[in-house]
Amino acid sequence: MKALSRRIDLGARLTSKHLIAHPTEEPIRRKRSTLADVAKLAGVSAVTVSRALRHPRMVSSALRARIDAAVSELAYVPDVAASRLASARTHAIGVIVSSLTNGVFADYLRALHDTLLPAGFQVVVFSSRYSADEEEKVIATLLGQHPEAIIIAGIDQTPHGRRLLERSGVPVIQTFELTDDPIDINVGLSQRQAGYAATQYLIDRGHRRIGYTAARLDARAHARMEGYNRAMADARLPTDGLVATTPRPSSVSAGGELIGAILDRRSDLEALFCCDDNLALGALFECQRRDIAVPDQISIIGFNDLEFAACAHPPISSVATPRYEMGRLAAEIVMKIIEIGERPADRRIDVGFTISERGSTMPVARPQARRALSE
Amino acid sequence: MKALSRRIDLGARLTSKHLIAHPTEEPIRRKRSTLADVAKLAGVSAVTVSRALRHPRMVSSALRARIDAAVSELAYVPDVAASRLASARTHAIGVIVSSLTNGVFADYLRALHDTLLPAGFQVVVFSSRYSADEEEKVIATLLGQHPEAIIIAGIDQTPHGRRLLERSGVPVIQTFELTDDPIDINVGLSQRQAGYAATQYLIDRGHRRIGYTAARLDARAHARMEGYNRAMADARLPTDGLVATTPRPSSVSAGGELIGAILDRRSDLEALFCCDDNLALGALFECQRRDIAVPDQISIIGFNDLEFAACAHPPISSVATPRYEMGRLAAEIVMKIIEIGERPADRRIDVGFTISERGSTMPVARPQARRALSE
DNA sequence: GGGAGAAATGAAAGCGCTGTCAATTGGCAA
DNA sequence: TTGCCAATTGACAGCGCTTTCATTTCTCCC
Repeated sequence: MKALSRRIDLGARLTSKHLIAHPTEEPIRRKRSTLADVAKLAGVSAVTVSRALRHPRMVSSALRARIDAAVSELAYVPDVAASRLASARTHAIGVIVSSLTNGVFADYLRALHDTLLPAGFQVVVFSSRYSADEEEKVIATLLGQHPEAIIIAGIDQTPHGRRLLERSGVPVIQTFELTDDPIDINVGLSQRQAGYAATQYLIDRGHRRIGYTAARLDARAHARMEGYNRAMADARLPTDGLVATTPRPSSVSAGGELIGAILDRRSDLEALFCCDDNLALGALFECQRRDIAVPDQISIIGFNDLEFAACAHPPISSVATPRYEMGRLAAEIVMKIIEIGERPADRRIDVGFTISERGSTMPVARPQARRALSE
Repeated sequence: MKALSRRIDLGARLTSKHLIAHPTEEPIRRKRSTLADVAKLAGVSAVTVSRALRHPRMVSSALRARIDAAVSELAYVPDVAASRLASARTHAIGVIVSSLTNGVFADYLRALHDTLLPAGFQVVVFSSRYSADEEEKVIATLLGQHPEAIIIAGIDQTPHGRRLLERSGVPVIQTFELTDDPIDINVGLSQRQAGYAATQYLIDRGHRRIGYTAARLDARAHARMEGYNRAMADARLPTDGLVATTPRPSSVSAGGELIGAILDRRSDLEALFCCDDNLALGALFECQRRDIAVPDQISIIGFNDLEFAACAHPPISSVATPRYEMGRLAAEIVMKIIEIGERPADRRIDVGFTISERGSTMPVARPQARRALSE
């Protein structure tokens, strides 16, 4: 029997010797050049250099060329700190997400960049790493940078964090979720409603023993689970032994383990709603390993409709959330407020969701295939 | 025949009416409170407040308590711009990666955060979005923030970008790849060598008709392809029709399309080296769709050993790169230089790589199963 | 109890840049 | 040629904070 995974060392190995240090030889940390340096080199005053850089048309083209040359010669880069202090504008939009590396935030961040960068804003991204405490710290750090607006994922800030945001005096957009009591403006969707819809979707297709798996129980995962519970209760379906969760971060392997845990208790599982697509992919692989046909024996639906869902085999059904749209909308609202002082008519904007129906769930028309009971 | 993917609208829809604007009613953008405000409220001088915040032990505990109360009362957050300007220290480490959302950078960024945050540094992350031009801009933007060191993924900066970095006067660590001519310090691995090793691994297992797929032809993908070409040439194996690439970003679906393109030309394909694991996963799904057994008919090996590789079905062999280690090492080097002025003995550190051998490739011992020729 | 030294606090300067307003130059109509 | 306006350019102050140095207050021991 061959090992599942065998590691073969090939490259050089990492050893502590790499860190043997020797006294620095060249502390030539030459001073960064400043506006004054450029001005001296170009033979003009500092103000003129500043203007040549900020408002080129206020400076004669001859001077501008001389200044550009000096800037290039000295590899001059303006100091944002000084600039911000003097001008009271930062052109920075603060963005806080739960994770920099979760695929869910990819489209959202891309939308923010796509919309804000061309308009001359800088996007300052921080990650709360799914921790309320860390989020609070990150909010403070971000405010220290005087962003002109803040776009934050989620609605579950700590009281202190919320207070900081309220007092910041800049527009705050809460995204991803929907709340009745936004700090300022709220652009999102009802995670609870989406969880309900996904579960109802499975119920509508004739399933009764519907499981739920979730990892990293953040507020959004909880809301989806509430939706699941409510849908099951509304349909008078029991959920005993059908739910498996873990506080660990979501991953494909966790998805396999979670469905495994349910199957070990409930071999009669008919359908599974996974709190996110990674879990769904893991569940699909686990079914393949156990020779359980998807969707004939078990239907699987994921959440977020990440890229891979559509091209898995079978393709995975998923609740699609308009993340790019949400990001674009948040960015546009922010720019409108900053630049023309116009605020949206509603403080609360529901971007909705859809269900992408694919091969991992049975279509409603098809007669129910029941999975043979294996002991 | 049922549609591969059917979308079902469920939530509220996004319409332009959301953006109907009305004049802002409350331009109460109240001034942010400053050190002076806190000082006045606490009945002390501004210097004392600054000290209470930066060096608490220099201030009597009674005063400290009063000041903390005032800080809290006013939701005061220090202005980093002013702080940086006055102190000439930013405690910021600039990090530039090719993509914020590619899983490859996840462990790396996590390592940087894990190592630098506890030491009191702020990690400022920028994405070059796989564009040399954008990287150049981002370098300038970053330098404007006066980071105390820069950690940048890749070695292929533009001449101007390189010049900016060289002139910045701060330590620069280039990561991921290895170069003979680092800007300052280089921590990485030979992508070319890794590509060679992966190909050689397949050759060693008796394969001859070995394909290669790659997406988004950045420098690292090129280096891996060079390794593939060299390994094939060394073994005197032809590569005609066995290579498929696309300039699009890497994705699971692209992985399926690329192996599909090869299979359409070369139905006798025996093994495939994918430039990254997403492509490998897509290739695996495409094989499943075409009823091609992995690894019995085609062996697949990926690159980077992302989380899902180990739990796919079959688990996907992959070239494992020590991304967390690389990030940690880069962060430690940076801190050593900044805090005690110690530089590593070598300017160039090879972190190596390994091959994680799994079920998607045939073990060397096993007799070769040849794929039946289907026209 | 007095004085030395330590601890706690404050005053003033200035980081690098930009906004405001003043000064200079050039062009052109009268 | 003169005067006036527009186009350029410069001087100066100050953004909010920290550093340095000076001053005040407190401790402690002879």
